[in-house]
Amino acid sequence: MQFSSKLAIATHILLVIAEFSDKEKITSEFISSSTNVNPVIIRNMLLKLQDAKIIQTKAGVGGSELTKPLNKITMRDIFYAVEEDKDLFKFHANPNEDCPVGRNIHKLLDKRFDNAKEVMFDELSKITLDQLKIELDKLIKK
Amino acid sequence: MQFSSKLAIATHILLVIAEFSDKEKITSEFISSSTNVNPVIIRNMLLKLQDAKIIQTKAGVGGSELTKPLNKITMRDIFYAVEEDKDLFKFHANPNEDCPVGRNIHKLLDKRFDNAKEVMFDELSKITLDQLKIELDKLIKK
DNA sequence: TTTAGTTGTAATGATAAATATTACAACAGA
DNA sequence: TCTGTTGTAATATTTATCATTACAACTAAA
Repeated sequence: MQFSSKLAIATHILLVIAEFSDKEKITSEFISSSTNVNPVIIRNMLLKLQDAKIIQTKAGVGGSELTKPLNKITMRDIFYAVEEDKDLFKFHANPNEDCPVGRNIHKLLDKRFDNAKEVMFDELSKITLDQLKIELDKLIKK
Repeated sequence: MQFSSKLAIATHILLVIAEFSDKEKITSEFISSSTNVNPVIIRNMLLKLQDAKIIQTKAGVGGSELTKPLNKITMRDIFYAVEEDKDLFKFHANPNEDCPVGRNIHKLLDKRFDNAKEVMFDELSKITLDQLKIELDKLIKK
């Protein structure tokens, strides 16, 4: 009853790239050791982040870099890069069409669920990688 | 990567009670046939709705009724009655504490995830059973 | 006080989703 | 050509969700 860890992992990945890609080659192995997530999972996420044009990865030689300025990447972008755009809440599969409630439950709830989802993603869209990196750098310096 | 169907089912249950409890005895079997969800699952949800003082159920003889006026029951209340209060987004389990990013990823994201969750539940708190029943009755009359 | 129908509850099973693992071909540069 | 890496498939493991079976406890009515 909650979202997967993909958003947290993808954000972690991008912060590692933002923080270290000028000094080191950021391989899936490197990211795997920072996140403790299997390197194949990381590679699949790197592919999705590439599809979303958030990073580019050098095949063969290896290493990933950001393709956009940090303030142009929001957590909403990251979410949609790595997760599918499903509805926020699931429904029971076969409500009884012969019952007035069963027949109308989707009509009643669909738009309201969508709305709840929308305000949540609006919040996520206000968070940029930029803000996260500034806060991270403060935490590191202490 | 989404919420379970518990909220939709629980809302369905309460609407069935609101709509029919004056005319018929609302048993778990009755609700099961309207939702097409297993009666034991329904009974467990009825228990949680009882704990939350949203309904009362007659043991032995059977039948459930609402204990509050419809405009005092929000979808936020229903959610918390039947779902656990987990975080909205999961995290990867063991980020590397020796990496500056791994060490700080929770500090960076926890409050932001909580905030996104909060605005979503604020939206759910604006939806009352009352509103749903009025809309449902309109749909039924057509 | 027995009967019938229902709830409360445990235990187990089935299904689906998330994550991990193994394996290897394709690639790029040294 | 060698080395390290990515891209990708296939499979396995783990976890969560939902369904099912079973039955004791309860309540009212016969």
